Amino acid sequence: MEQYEPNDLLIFARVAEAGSFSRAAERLGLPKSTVSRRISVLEDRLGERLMLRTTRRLALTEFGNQLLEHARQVAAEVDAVKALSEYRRAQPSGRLRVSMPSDFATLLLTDMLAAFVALHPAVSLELDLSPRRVDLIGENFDLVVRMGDLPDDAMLAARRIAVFPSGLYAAPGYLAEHGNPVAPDDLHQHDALLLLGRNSEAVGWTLLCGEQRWEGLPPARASANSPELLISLARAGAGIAAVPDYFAAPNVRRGELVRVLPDWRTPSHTAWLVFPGRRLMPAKTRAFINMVETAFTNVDG
Amino acid sequence: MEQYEPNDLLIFARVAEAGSFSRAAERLGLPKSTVSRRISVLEDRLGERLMLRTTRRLALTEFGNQLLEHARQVAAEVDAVKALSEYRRAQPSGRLRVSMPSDFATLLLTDMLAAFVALHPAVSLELDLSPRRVDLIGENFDLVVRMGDLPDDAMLAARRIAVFPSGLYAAPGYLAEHGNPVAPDDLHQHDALLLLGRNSEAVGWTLLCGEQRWEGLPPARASANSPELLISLARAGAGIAAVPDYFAAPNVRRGELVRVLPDWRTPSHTAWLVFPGRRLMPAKTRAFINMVETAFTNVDG
DNA sequence: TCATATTGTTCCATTTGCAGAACAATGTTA
DNA sequence: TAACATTGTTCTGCAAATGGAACAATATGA
Repeated sequence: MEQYEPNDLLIFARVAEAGSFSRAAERLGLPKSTVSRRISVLEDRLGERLMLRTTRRLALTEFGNQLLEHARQVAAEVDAVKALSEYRRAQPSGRLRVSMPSDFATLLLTDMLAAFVALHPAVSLELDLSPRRVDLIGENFDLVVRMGDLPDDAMLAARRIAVFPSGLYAAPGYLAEHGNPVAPDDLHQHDALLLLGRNSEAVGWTLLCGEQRWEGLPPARASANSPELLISLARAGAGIAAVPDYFAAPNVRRGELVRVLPDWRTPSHTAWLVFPGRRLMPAKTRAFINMVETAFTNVDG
Repeated sequence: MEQYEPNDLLIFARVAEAGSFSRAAERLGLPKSTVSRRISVLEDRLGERLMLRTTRRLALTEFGNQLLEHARQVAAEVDAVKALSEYRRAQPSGRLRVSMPSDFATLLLTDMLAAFVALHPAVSLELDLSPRRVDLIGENFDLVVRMGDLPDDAMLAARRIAVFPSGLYAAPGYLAEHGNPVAPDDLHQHDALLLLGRNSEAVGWTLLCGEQRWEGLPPARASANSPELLISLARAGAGIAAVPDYFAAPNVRRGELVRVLPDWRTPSHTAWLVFPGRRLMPAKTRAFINMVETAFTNVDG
């Protein structure tokens, strides 16, 4: 430790306050022998006596009085920290920064988010719905929802919150220009919008239809690392994308996307809730995770 | 220790300030392993993480930021204590409360006291010259000059500063009324002013004249526990007192006292410098003691 | 005045916490 | 891209701090 241990300053403050080693020891939950020794050590380090102790009375030295001013402040800060910690333990509080795809928020979590805000008035929720892939630690996010791949970062933990059935989608304009595939092999003549995997490598397509299985890597017109971006690209007519049905649905309804090879489906996409470590989680984070999970177990078991 | 160790708050503050465990460890003079462990312990005690640490970057949690406010304050107090202590070590300073017989101050120490005040401008000297026997600890005295007996108190330490030859003295008026003794045995017909010893028991007289020795306990007209009081009583004509020649001298010069049995002397009186403990002495006290001792070695080596 | 209760200090077996090195993770540079 | 440098964490023998009991000192009360 440095030279003057604040621990001993705390003990000194408590002793001065209690006016007795024994009472201070009792309040501190320490044996009086330790209190006595710590004060002695402190005095040795400071090079001067702090209190003159008869077995009956305790008198502060002039220097002791000077020091007490500082020691009191240390004790006050310790009390403040204790209060702060207990408050935090009791109820979720503070800023909670969450990033998720905007589709995810609007389509799936609006009710849950509203309920969360209502239930935890001490939490101020900050939602980031930008499509970019945020830096969880660097930008101080508590939680991030990721689709598709989960980052293999030792500092991060993740929890699977939902699995979405997926299929191929494209814009009507694109299909009008390039033709509408009728069998998987037709895809080789099409522009594919591919999802980038963990190592920024394009992942090929796997198509399933009952027991049938087709695999291939069509020419990539563009690639991105999140399904949401693929949907945007497909809507703009850039090609065919394999994305979750649930997220394509609103676009289909608006006529901006149509299903390609409707008999075939692509492997399901997984949504992950990513957060930094799992060693000690703030109450606010724990509360949010729980609420997200119950929201999904209620929806699709 | 209590629950939240201020030591760990200090370490936390240093880490946050340095922005790195290694640098903080270096500044604290601790191995980085200790810094790492202490932060972990603190987080466990608080039940929440304070900082998210990549090997390259360090990001404070929202809670960490809240806590930092308090931790900084602790660190500031520690710095203040360090500065205070170093200032104290360097030069004597603060109040120095000293009690001594007024005769002692005026007859023997005026020059020395003036020199002390001049040499140590940061010390404010408070002299108590009251004849009463002060309570060293209870009244917050740093030093007390005592004549005759030294208190046998385990909490106190004492140093012998001077030995004063003594004899019998009385007021001319008293001798005119009761007669002037010519031999020691005549004293049994006189009123004696006796010095009270350690246990408030009157101490008998011992007279010396060359090789001759006389002992006796004349009837006590009054008794006191300090030679100064005996002088006052003798001057008032209350009887004969055995007191230091040096302190009787001014009264003799003024004709208020005369030597009784001038061939005989009484055992020397000793002056003691009493102070609380000797374990850790304030610089101001040490400086005063040194100056008193040199003053006396220069006078009567 | 003597017994009692309470205080601060000292002692020593036990345990805690430390220091240093090895390790794992992650940027950096050639 | 591969060797390197630097960071935070983990491990382990060992030293230092702890805490309960015995002790010494001192008010208090009968």
